[in-house]
Amino acid sequence: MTRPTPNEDTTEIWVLLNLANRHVVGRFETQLKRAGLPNTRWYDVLWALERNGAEGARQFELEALSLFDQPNLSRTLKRMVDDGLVTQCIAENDGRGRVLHITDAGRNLRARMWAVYGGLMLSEIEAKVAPEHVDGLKNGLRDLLPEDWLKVI
Amino acid sequence: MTRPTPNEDTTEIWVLLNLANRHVVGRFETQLKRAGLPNTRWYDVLWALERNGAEGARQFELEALSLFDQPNLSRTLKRMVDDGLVTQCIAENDGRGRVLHITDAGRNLRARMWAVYGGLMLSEIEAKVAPEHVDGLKNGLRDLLPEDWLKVI
DNA sequence: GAAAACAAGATGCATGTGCATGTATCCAAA
DNA sequence: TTTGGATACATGCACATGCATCTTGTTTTC
Repeated sequence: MTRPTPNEDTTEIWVLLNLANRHVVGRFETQLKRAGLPNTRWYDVLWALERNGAEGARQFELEALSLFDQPNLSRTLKRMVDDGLVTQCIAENDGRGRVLHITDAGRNLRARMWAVYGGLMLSEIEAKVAPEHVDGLKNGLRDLLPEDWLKVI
Repeated sequence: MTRPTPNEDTTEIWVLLNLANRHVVGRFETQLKRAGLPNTRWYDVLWALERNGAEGARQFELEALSLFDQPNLSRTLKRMVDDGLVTQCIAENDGRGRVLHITDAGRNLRARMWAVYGGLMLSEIEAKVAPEHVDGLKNGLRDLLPEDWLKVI
């Protein structure tokens, strides 16, 4: 072996973090696809825009919350605009940027997705995590994130 | 809103699980790439094979532990064989399957990866998760997985 | 007020991934 | 011993992703 030697707990956390994320996300994606709906990333974008209402949001604001990197978010938004879920208007005080708004079709789709998405949150998370583990899980995950990411939540 | 209504904790866990996984995995991949090394998935395969030693392992055995689905693992192993890190021999008692063994070059690469990988486990996980959150985090993540996945760990 | 530095987004390209399906081998029951 | 089904692994294809880079517009600094 070489120099760094993380302890048992650390390796276990690393392995479990990977497996748990893959498993849970996989369940979500499968069920959404099975219902003929877009994936969880799209949901996140739609929900973020719906919450912002008439104000809308800039692309770089969404980027912070979403799991997309910038080029990927750019392309995803283009697809969503093509599908009529989102509109892009040129930002008033910044000619480079665009303000994004959700459309009625977008709100409609999000609501239909929520029936599946929310149900999965109940069945895959709320029903499974033992009450006495909830705080440790939340705080432990929080510990892994850098400070500036936590402001967003 | 529609019918299912998960509570605050549930949504927080879901969001944090996604963000934490993305952030931590991202750090690992970036640092490995920066060092000119393959990604974490390759490490997992190499390590699994190294542990199995002379016995080697079948592909479907690796599949259970790894984050690959079957076709993806198949292709990855092909690349690893091409790179001389792994060998494939026809299984004695099963003409369909192949037994996989790690080569010296593979062991060598894994050791070099460990210098980065292990260091990241220390800096990104061990140094960050507060001791009082460790058990809750482990158990909470465990709760999210189906029983048969837990045998593997 | 012009030029350098910077920020918001878009795009090209190589690679990874998921899904459906294909091929070969094995097993089990008639 | 043949045949229907299951299992191990491979492959084709469409699509997503990451990374580097480009374009356009906005500050900053002298």
